[in-house]
Amino acid sequence: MLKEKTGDEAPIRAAVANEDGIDFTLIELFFFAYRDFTSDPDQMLADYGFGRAHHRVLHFVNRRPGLTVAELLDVLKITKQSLARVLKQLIDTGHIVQLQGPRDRRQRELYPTAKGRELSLALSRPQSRRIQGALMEMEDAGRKSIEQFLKAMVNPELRAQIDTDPSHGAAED
Amino acid sequence: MLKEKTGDEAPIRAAVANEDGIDFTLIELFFFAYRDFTSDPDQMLADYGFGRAHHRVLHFVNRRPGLTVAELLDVLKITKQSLARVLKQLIDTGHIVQLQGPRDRRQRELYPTAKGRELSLALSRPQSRRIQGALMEMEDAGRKSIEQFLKAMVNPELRAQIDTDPSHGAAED
DNA sequence: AGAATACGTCAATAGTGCTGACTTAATTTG
DNA sequence: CAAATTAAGTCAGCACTATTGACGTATTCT
Repeated sequence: MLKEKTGDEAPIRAAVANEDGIDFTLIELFFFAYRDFTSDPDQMLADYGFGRAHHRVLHFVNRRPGLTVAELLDVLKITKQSLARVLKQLIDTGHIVQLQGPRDRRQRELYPTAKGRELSLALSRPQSRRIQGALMEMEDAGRKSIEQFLKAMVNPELRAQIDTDPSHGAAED
Repeated sequence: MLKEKTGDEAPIRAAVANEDGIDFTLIELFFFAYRDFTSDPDQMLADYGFGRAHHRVLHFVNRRPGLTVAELLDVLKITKQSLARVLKQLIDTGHIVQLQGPRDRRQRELYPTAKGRELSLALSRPQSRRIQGALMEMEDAGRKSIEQFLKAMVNPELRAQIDTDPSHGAAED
């Protein structure tokens, strides 16, 4: 036995199918759908020297103006250090401004500028167009079903936090 | 004027809403849904020292055994160099084997081993469970609507290639 | 024979994310 | 009030995925 790799290295020639009780079709479609969903803004962002992370920060700051840094970290589920570079760039380029928290002066409330608002809208426009187009191609179901499905895909603990409505307490008081 | 940053830096205090003609709600939900959708396999992959890219390669090799390297690159829409490390690791760990193409000996047909098949199934199991759960939470629509929606989210040029059915010509001839 | 193709590989770079450690300022607690 | 905690910022180092460009080798096509 010359360096046999012990394990069974025989090639399996049969394709896995949905028969294994696993919905490979939807798993695969979800991958393709999300990739193409993000491709339009990704291309635009490249012109600014930004990446997808900038889009996400910009999105949530526009959705919930007055968010604190800690709240933003909690929504994105990333670390302070990961956010730092991206947020700094968005502030330096005048897309986002920080205001000292009125109640707690340690906090920094994040707000979009007009420039930041515009970019956020521009990035979201092709995504929304894609969604509208996809909704129209469905036969039986409507927008509400998709909203229900996507929300149900999110971890249960987080569903309250992301509630469909834009008034989250961060902006209004 | 002491270092005024010229631009209008006034904070915008109003949240963007879906009224701007943009469906921010679904855009946001799609982000959260995909993040959580990938979180389960991501955690498992960490035990192997693998990342999400390994999962994707493993998935398509299991879905379309006999795929050539070029075909895989075309499906994933990444570069040869990006694939190289990931594929090499999967081969070195005995999850995937390469067979010389029967017609064109320059080609390398990719097949999963039993080990690779098992890992692929294990990674997909929690994802499929999540999807099944989400489908059940919908009121009016069914699985077919979601498949239609997701497929419609994909760039039109690519829809043929990813056709729902697992027999893609790569495996069968 | 020469061009084109399929694959592999080397090197450098970018973007996003992580951990750990440490500082500053402000608030809370005892 | 002093001490502990909290919010935010920062420095350093590392991992993963992906990029571009260049080059080598084997094979097939013209």
